Amino acid sequence: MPTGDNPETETSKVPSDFIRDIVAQHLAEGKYPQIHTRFPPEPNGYLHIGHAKSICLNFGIARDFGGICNLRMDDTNPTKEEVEYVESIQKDVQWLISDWADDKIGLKPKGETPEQKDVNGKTDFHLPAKVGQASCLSLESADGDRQDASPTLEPFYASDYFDPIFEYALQLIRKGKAYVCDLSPKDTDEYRGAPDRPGKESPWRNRSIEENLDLFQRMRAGEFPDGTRSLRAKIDMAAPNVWLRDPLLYRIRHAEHHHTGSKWCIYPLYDFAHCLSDYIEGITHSICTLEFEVHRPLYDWILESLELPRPRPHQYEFAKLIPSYMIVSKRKLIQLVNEKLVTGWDDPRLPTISGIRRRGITAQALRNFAIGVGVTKYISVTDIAVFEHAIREDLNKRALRRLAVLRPLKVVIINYPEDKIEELDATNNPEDPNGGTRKIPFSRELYIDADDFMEVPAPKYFRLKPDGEVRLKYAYIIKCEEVVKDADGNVTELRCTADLDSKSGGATSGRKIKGTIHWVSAEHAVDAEVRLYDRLFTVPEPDADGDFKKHINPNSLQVITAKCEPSLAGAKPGERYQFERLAYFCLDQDSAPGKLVLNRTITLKDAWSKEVRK
RNA sequence: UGCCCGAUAGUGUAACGGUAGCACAAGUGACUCUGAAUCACUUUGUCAUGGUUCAAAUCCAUGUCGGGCAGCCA
Repeated sequence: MPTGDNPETETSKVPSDFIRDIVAQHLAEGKYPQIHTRFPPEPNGYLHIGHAKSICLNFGIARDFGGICNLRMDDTNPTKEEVEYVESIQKDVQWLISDWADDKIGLKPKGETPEQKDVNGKTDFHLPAKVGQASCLSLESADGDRQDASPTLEPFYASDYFDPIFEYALQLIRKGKAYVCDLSPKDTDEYRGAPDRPGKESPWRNRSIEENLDLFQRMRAGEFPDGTRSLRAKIDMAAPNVWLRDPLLYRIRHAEHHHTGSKWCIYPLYDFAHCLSDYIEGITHSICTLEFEVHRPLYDWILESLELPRPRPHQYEFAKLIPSYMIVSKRKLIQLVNEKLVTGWDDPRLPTISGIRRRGITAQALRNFAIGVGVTKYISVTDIAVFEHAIREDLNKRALRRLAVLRPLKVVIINYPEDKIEELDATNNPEDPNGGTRKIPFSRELYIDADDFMEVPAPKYFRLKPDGEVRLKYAYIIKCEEVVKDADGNVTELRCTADLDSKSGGATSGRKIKGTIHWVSAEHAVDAEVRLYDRLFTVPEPDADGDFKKHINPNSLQVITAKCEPSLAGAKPGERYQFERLAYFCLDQDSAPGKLVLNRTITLKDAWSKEVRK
């Protein structure tokens, strides 16, 4: 049994923030019987670390307050959205919340759409969530042993509400609060004015209700080409908030939609669709990022104007996560992928959730980070060191220790018999008392890492040096007797003697030796392709000057062949490894039988390199 | 010259009128068969100016600085 598989590395402190304070107060006041949040990504790209914060916030609130968090595709723009993204989003959300807020996810029966009913004499649309399991979202039966607990559930889709939303638009028209406008996109822009200059009313603003109704129906029927007409809210062209200057509610788009097919040729805009989607699902707290703050009056205006019979949702905004040395903008991420600056959406250098997963970072580490950064309205850059700390903290507890040599330097133990092989005991994980041990072979010819020998040692260097002693982890203390070089003066081999009584547990094994290094038996070592990943960008704010591509780290990936202890031949996809004194690694999906491919997740902290820099 | 939002150590975040705390980072030392981990210690902070108050990071006013908003994107 592999141990250290599921250490509890979840941060235990209870998060508190201004949004949770509001939720707690609402609960105390009895304002809502149950808290209901939602996570509403647009399927136009892969989820990234910023979304992880939002997921942790929305699902975390559901978790802390006994609520539900709906997963919803905010898919109102058919020209940008794709099924590939829908699927990746489901997979990433499932992975992130699994074993944490697994049972808080609000889903719906497959194919179900809102039911129309009468509430207090008013037409109403409602689609209540069914509490599912994150595993319901699993698209692959890959794991074999995991059966789809409930294959009949799926995420919510804003596009499932196109009928009710259309109906609500009709209601707005009937109330004289919306009109069909014939202005071109360009004219609409001009009429809107500017933040410091009032707009001008559209000449089509005062059409009769009948005419508006007729025109809107004909828009839906496909009588008009894209961009020729739109449905607009009738609010106030002189409003200081530009989003209240008769914002568009519907545009004509003769386009195939990934979820609704060719049923529609008009599509509601975000502002109209989002508040109504929240209402239809019975959301209580609609949490979004700061840039939507100026949209909140419109969110409220639409729901108020409709005089809806059930309690209305309210919007709250927080500052999104911006980690240093990363790019978190869907537009720019898509650029990196399309221009092949990275290998794909799941490139381990990318801050996408799928990239993070492939890198070997666990969901728990990501969560600890995303929760730990806190929730405020202050826009800030989070030091990547905080993320790296969360990764190391988690991996330190769960990773199996292994010996592997990244840049091999041959060592021959000249006083050790040629044909002798010893099996030495090695601890799997000193952090895990039940981690157990394994055997590693020792023989006359070994590899050590080139970094662990210096012919002319730097001050305070206490690894191997000519005539110096060093301890081989789990094995003997050796002394460097001879340095062998090639014609160019490169060190090719070290000839050493071992203190044969100093084997771990042996008579002289207690001798004070400052340095301990890792090694592998040359004859028994297995080769592995090792991908050494580093930060994708060389500067803390890659896009500060608007030219992030200029700051791509040319050394963000180095591929080498490492010599690994033989037990690594049996490396498993879910396991995490620490190559002692080096870094954390995980098996990459490119591995095949007989071909090991390992990703470096993150290096160990390295006080020596810091010393060298001084 | 418009509206909205924000400002607490280097970074992020608490303190909800009553001792400015935590994490990361940085530094020093201890320990170490991982220069890791762990442990101990240390440095550094309320944007400014007024006001209210016995008492202000917190309330008020003014200012300064930073951010967002003028897609038929979300």
